Amino acid sequence: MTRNLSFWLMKSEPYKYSWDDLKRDGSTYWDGVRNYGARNNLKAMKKEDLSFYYHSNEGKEIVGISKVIKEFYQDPTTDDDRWVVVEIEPIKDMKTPVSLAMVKADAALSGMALVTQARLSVQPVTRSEFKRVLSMGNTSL
DNA sequence: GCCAACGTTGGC
DNA sequence: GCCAACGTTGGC
Repeated sequence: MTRNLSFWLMKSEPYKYSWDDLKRDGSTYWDGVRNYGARNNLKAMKKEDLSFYYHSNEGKEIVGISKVIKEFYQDPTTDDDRWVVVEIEPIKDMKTPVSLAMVKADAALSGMALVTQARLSVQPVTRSEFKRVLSMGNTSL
């Protein structure tokens, strides 16, 4: 974590596309975002940025860290040119997954979008939040 | 440009 | 399965 990276968090329901699915595939394009806020975050992502992988509905925990390998382009699953995807690849498992309950219980993370904007599926994460979650997950890069 | 109706997300 | 939160749509 030496360069000027930005940090993110992306949500997926594990029965639709899980962290294990991403590891199996090696990389994927992040399709299906149909919300302007989340779309704007996708557009702001730069190559090499890091993103937590969060399992919503089932698990409700941050399970891994992925890296942006290709910046945004038109979502190939729709003709509507408002929507975009980025490509990511898995970098590392969280040694200990960090649950939503742990995030909510931690004062240092009270401002995380995961708590304050629960429905946003692609969220910015600050550097301090990123480091804090890594620490809580006994994980280093 | 307001706002009511509607649809979706996602925690519980 | 329920429902609160909130984003989107469309009538006016």
